[in-house]
Amino acid sequence: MFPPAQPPAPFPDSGTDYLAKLNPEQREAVETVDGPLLVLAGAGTGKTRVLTTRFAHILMTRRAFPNQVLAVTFTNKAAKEMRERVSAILGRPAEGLWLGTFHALCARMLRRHAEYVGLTSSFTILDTDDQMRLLKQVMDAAVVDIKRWPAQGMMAVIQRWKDRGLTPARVSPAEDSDYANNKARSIYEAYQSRLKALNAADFGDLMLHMTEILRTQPDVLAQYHRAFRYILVDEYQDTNTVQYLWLRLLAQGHHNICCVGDDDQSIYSWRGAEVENILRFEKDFPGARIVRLESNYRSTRPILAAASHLIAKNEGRLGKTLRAGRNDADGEKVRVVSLWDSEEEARMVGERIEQAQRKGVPLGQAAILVRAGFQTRSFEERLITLGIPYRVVGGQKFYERAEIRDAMAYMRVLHQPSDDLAFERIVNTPKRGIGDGALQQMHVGAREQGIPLAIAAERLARTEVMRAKPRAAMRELFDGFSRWRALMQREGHVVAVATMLDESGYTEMWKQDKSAEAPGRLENLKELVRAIGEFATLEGFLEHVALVMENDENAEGERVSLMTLHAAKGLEFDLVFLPGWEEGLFPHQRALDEGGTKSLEEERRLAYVGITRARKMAVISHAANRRVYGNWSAAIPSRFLDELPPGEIEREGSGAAQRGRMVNAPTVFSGQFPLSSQRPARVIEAGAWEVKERPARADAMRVGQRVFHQKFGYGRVTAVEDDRLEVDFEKAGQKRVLDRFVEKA
DNA sequence: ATCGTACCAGTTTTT
DNA sequence: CTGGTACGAT
Repeated sequence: MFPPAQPPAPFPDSGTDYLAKLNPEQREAVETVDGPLLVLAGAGTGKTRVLTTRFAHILMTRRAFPNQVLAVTFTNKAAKEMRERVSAILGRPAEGLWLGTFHALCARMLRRHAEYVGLTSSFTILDTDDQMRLLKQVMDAAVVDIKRWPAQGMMAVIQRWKDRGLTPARVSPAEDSDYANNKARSIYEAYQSRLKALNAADFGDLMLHMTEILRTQPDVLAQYHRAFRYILVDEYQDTNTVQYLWLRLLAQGHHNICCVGDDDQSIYSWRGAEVENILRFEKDFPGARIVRLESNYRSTRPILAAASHLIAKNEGRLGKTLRAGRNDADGEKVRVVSLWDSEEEARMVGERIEQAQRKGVPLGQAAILVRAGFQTRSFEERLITLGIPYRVVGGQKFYERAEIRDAMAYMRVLHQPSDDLAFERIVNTPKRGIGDGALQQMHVGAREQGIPLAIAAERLARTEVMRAKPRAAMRELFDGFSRWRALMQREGHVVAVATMLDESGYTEMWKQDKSAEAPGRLENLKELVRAIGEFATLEGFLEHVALVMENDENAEGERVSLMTLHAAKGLEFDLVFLPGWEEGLFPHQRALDEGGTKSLEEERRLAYVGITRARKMAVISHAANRRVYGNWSAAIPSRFLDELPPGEIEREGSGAAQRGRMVNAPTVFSGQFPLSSQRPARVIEAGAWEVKERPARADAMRVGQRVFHQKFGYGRVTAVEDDRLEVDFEKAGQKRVLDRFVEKA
């Protein structure tokens, strides 16, 4: 499995012209091959290019075989991109690499050494859903007041421990936080032993177990020291403590570790990332060199100035200055637009997108980046009325959808009948009349005999103990499974899965379902079956899905992108809209309440990430009134607006927003915001704005009218109430929509 | 076993 | 205003 330690084989082409494309600092980062190196790469400074070129350089100069380099990323997307780019430089497919996400690499290692942590090499990787159900069971058994101490909070505690590399044994009694009356540690312990009994690992375990093995098994560690001569790490600012420990252990061998990252783009502390890891790099790795990449090739000068000025307000950073690296770096000032309410904000953005479109900007080059998911809705509605195609990036992931998880559970049982959690998920899906009673019997049987749930169920189904109705249902299910397993032998896994989903009644369940989502779900299931075909075995597919499974929302066609700021990291667009810069929303109230300066600084980094996504134009906006949970509430402009360099931005205030200032003068605007006009104050009755002007529709909708809706397609009106319609859509089912979003068909 | 109602909470997300 | 969950009624 591991390569011999002989000199690497020669490469057909060992020219170094790939170096010529780099600027001096990038070149330094690539050529400083030996010893620890931290590459501080500002936004848009060619981080990925450096990382991939460095990888190729190591191979081209015959310092190592391809499989002697460990390259780690956070996302599968980044891993895939790196693989492709390394292949491009090498001029041939890069195979046999240790290149992947932290979790995928750990899973691969852990399959070899699973016995050290009480698992077998065929352990299953649980999704969040399974984790929660398991934890709830454990907490039930421990008699925890689940109302006072919700399982979700307990899960967060456990995950934080895992993020920090703490096995139950390593959690000190003092650490046994006051969650669940100091039962937290024992619950954690019980949860871990349940996982072990199920031969399962959750995502955190992949890192935790592997790190624990490297810590305690010197021979295993030595094995990897022999294997990896060079280590490359992407997005180092996002690493958590276990990931750091894991890297440090592996780097003890050759000390050739190169971490690339940007402390100013650290936005994931809430999921365990420790900015300190990157800030501490020189101490952690003695003799480390630091190279700064500061030439930005992405954005215009005003955009860079705005971003730099803002981020300079943060304490505790290593410090970089972005320079415009392009020749054509001059550009328009960053706009800051003040608006009356969130609807006007959506209208403004829509108009400017239309304008840009007329000027020839492709829609794929425009993006709306929001702080929180719910903000996308008003923009979606606006874009629909304008007929502008868009896509929402992120949101619910393909593999998180119920139908995909269900289908996956069927496959897991097919593959491994001992997968109790999967079995429990599907035993009564679709409804088979197996309720708590029957399930309880199975659990008891399984525990008493020490056998998997499915086996216990099968035995029970042959006895009189179980009632006739569930018994018949169970028999049918097990007959099915043995049939499908035989089918898998004969016809392959794709046919077997497709047949299983049909014969089990699962697809039928969704066909019967009249809800709006049902057709889409059936579509997703087809997509899933198609995806299985890309793998040689069901086992291979299951492993892939557990770790990967990107949502294949193939972005065909030019569309405006709508997403959260977090989801936008790493992307770039000509035209970027940054709406909702209001206190409480951005920075978010929760960040202000909970984390103090630290989390405020993280919000500021988020703002920095947002601005630096723009290549040519950034439009920041805030509204004086915003609808929150159905209620209108006043909002004051974000403090971040005051942290932008006045000379590099152009403020635009709409008349409506100025009225807003009058209405809410005492509280809403804190004076520093020069929205005021010289005109005399005009007092408008508070609440007046609630009466939305809306051109009366002469062609009012009637019940029975056939209509067309951009998003939901064709349907028939079933009820009319003012401007609200209830429509029975052919594909999407019953929906309530506003009349202006539909047209007569 | 399943359905309906009453309550509650409600950033950011990858693997 | 939503969606999800918990619990009680049928």
